[in-house]
Amino acid sequence: MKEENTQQGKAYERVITYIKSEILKGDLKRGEKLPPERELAERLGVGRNSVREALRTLSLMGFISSTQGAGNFVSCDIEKNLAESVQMMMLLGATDYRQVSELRQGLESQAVLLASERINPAQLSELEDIVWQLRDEDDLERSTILDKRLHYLIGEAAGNPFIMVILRAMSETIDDFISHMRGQMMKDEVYRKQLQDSHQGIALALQDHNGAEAVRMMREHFQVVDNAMVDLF
Amino acid sequence: MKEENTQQGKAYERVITYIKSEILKGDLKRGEKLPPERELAERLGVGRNSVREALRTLSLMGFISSTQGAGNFVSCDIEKNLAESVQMMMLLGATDYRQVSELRQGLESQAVLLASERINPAQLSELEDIVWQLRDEDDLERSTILDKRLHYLIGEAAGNPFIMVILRAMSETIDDFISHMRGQMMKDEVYRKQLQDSHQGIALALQDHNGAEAVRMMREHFQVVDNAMVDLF
DNA sequence: TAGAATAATTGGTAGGACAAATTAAGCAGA
DNA sequence: TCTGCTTAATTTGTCCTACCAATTATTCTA
Repeated sequence: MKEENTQQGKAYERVITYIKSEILKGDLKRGEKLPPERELAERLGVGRNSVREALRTLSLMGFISSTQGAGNFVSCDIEKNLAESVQMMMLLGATDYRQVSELRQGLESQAVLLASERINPAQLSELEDIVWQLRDEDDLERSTILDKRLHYLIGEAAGNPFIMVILRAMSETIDDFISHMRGQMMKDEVYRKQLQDSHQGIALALQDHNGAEAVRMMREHFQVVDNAMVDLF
Repeated sequence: MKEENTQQGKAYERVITYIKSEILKGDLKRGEKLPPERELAERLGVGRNSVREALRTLSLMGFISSTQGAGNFVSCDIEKNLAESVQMMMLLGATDYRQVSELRQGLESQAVLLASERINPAQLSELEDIVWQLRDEDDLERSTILDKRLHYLIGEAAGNPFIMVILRAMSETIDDFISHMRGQMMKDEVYRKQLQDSHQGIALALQDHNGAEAVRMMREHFQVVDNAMVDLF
């Protein structure tokens, strides 16, 4: 009989709390190896099963990575987890296109504002190049790649990985939808022109390091997309 | 010997994929009960251990909820998961105050912009009341509550749960830090005055449904906080 | 000494056994 | 027939043992 099994709460929750506190205290840093599952189980007075359930959770959330035969290691690959969350949130009907677009607008506006202060000549050069290519690119697939690269570049120039992570997570989720929508928009000369203009406007504003103007153009860019969304779907 | 054990990938990953696809296909909706663990194990040809590891992961990510004796049910409580992610991301040193502040600024600016179009009279009334109370409130704890309520109210008025979820997740994580910082700032008459002014500025802009001005005041608000951050810490 | 074979370590999986909580079924009394 | 309690069945929570699979450390051999 277990005399003190009912310490409090579920066993695997205790394990998760323990490991998280270890990381918090600094006893476990990124890349470091965790104790073997069997040792953790004995040390915490729980079964290996509970330890594994906890580790599996932490693993899928991106906090640790497991390699059979080697061990469990502290990592921080949070992006996949965020992408999963966003995806499921949309699939379960807890959100819709409008909400996603508004969130993206907030993040991308902030990104372009930060980028206007921090973008370097090399990035500016590439940005200009992309806008130039986008103007003459007729192939849908390649223009989609260029478009993604443009937004990605702005995120990079913003110098905030945190914002980037969320944007990428959202992007991964709705990429199929976005690319399909891009295809529809590119068929329409008016929309295409508007997209090109807003892209160029953003690039120019960044060249001038004019944050307010860059934000204004970014919001105009989203306005175009949102209008097309209502119009085409 | 297992003839077909090596179907592909880890067993628990197969289980996760299966359940997620069931939800995606619509065969499993919110609130519905999942098959018992033993049945799932038999149906998928894996051990109950693997099923449990998968369920535990989905549980902590907020996709399902488990009740001993009853069963596992589909849910969509994504907020806890986001909060965990944000928290661990900060703890693992993958981000810092500046990044968090910039993200918050982007989200809150977007929120206040949306709120300026959607806020209703009742919310405006409460907002005015909060700003009024904040001006005369000397007790740190109560002023902290009021401050949180103010930002929460703006998020509500914005009408975008998605943005709210992320803001709340961040708020939960850094609340201790924030409140401590607030305490320091409130001791300084200059900072206190600046906070009050920016709060009032936001409220006035929202009353006028002036989005641009609201965003401007929100950014000024963050400017004050960021300056204090550099100054006091 | 270098390379290969071997052993030890460690995560991955399966299955059994029992406890604890919930739910369903059955039963007694009015 | 209906109500309320007791009992049984169901289901998650936990631990254990055993074994496979992959990696790493060790030893042996040429």
